[in-house]
Amino acid sequence: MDFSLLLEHVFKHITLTQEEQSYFVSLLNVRKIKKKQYLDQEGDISKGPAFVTRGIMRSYSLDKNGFEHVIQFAPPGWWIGDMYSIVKQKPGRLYVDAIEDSEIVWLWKSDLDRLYSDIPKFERFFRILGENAIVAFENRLISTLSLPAIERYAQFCRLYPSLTESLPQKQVASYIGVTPEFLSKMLNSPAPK
Amino acid sequence: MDFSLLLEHVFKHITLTQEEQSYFVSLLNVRKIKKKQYLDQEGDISKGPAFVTRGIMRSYSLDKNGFEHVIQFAPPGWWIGDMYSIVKQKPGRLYVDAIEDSEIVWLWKSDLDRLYSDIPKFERFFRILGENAIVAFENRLISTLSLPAIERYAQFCRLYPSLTESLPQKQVASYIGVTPEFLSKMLNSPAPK
DNA sequence: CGTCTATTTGAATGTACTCAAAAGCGGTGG
DNA sequence: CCACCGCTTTTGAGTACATTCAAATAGACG
Repeated sequence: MDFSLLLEHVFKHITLTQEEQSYFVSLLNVRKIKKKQYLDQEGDISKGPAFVTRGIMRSYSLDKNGFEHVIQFAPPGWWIGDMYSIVKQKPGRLYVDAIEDSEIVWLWKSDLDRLYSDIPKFERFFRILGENAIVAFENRLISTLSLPAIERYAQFCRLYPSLTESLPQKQVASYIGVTPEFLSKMLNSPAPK
Repeated sequence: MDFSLLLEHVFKHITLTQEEQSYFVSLLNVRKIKKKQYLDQEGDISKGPAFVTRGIMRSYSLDKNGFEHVIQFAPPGWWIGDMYSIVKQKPGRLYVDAIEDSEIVWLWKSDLDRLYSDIPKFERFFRILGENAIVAFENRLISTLSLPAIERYAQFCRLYPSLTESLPQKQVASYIGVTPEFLSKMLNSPAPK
């Protein structure tokens, strides 16, 4: 098991003794998820938060017409999950699946709670993660409410250049909130690159 | 100064000794804000997070066409601010103003950081607040991406019945992401009450 | 009252969607 | 290695939801 990406990420915000680090690592679980396989489905109670170490994961909701709406993409180094379900330990509204063969490191919610009590520094760590997530959501909401589709697309490309390359357009369309047909037309008609 | 609403709110998530409570209270600042007055404007560096004790506050962004897009309403008992600016201490993108004469309790970002170090329980408190904020943003994003305007309105009414009553329709329209004219038509034409 | 802002209403317009069908692309098995 | 199958992308025509602009009406506040 190679937890170096996650540990590196943790050390950016807090420092741990060797002992604390071992304890933290002992709570980690690893799982490989093949393309198109689910980590969570709607109605599941999420086991806990997941940190992507390989591949690309994604969370999305399904509307009553059967359309997918991407809430988040998670390349390596990012966390993913249905926050509602994780926090409240109730059935969630999101699907979480792998866009490419992926590998995640995850913790049980109960272990996470234990971790908070045993090593309060992790309260800080996840407090900071939460702050960053809120900032990201705030930005996305601003874009969604105030920019036309083509600028939302431009912003997506600026923000996630690597994803823009590696994702099917269909997924990007779902993220920025348009149909795949419309995104295709946008990209091909006005300024044909 | 009456901090009871805020303290009550804090005690829902953590317990404090008398001494800790006094220290916390010593960091608090109070400010009255009259209707239409600003707490923060775009480009300001936010002093720190604000907790509403009276009135209704709101945060919004301004797009290049001069239209407002409400990010959040904050009646008493809610926190408000430009999270990006608070966390990074850089110029923000949001305006924060009072919809009605209001009163807030706020902390300097620097005092908040001190508080985290001096009383780590506050790491937990704000970690939990952050979790809840993320859940709220996740829900709003799902609605924005997957529901038609009329259902976003219905959901708003369900979620904030008290606000639906007390806010000008214009504000609600801005929150759900439609023009005031369109909201008016929606409400008057199909099912006339 | 009078002014300023919010709401309503209408007509014209535009952005994005639906449905349908063709073309492209990638992976898989023979 | 090629052929086929399924999925993604493209393209087009018709449509719908929501906006813009304009003007009239109604409310709120001093």
